[in-house]
Amino acid sequence: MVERVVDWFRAEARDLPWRRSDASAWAVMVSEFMLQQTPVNRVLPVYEAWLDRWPTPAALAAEPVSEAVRAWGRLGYPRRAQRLHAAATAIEEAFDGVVPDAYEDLWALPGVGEYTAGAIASFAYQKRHIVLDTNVRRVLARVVTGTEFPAAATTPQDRRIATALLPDAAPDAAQWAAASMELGAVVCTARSPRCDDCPALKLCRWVADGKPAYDGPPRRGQTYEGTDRQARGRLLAVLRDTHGPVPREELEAAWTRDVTQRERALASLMSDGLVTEEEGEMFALAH
DNA sequence: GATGCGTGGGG
DNA sequence: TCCCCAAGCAT
Repeated sequence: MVERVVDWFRAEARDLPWRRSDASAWAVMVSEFMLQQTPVNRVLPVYEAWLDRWPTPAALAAEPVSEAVRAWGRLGYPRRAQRLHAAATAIEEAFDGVVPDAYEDLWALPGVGEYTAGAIASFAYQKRHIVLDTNVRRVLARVVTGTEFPAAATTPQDRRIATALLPDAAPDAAQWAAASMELGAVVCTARSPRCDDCPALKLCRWVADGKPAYDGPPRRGQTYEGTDRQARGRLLAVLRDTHGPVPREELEAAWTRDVTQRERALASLMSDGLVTEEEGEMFALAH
């Protein structure tokens, strides 16, 4: 399976900027943060602008976190921008400005978890790690386990399967990580997989079993309209698009349907360190 | 382990 | 239209 998928990848891989040979480890790291829950096509323009402005961790660390949150724009989950800034600061202080290559060092950085640590070590440094994102877990669920969808979160079984498949040579392992993710992203997709184009079609257990319908626990839907999350987004958008502090009334105008909810959202944004209150009932992105 | 956390595109 | 979901992390 590994060889077939890697061969397919060599022929069909999308030309993405963070995959080019001149992409720095920092560039890979920036892409990984942005791609956490945001699609590639929306990441691309922000990624380019970000690296143009902050080509190194030191460059980002030298500016206030508010600038990072502003530059993040509408990618969503702005705490990722905050964590990327914090990670850049940690890299500057603890690693002399060089993105670490050790998995444990990476995992210890703000905003870097199991997946992202493996991804950076693998893609930036060609090291040998299992890299389990939603794409890879779906590919393994179908091809190996024979189920349409993986579990909600990474399981010990996922890790066992991925470890068993991992090529011995580090460069091969890194290539396989990229290839298996790509397969899940463009062929073995969640909604309507393009099995006719799949290099693993002949060894896919899910296909061999007749593509049985998913019968696991209901997958968590994300409600959004009218949630605190949406309220937070509206409030933060006002601060992002304004340079300098904003009077409370202007912020309040961004969410009028539920005052209690608005106040809760504002309090949580301040609690998260994304927003600060300044003198005279004025609010701004936290520095 | 379940929940909260943004936003917008595509089927 | 509405619903699903997109390279997760922290708590």
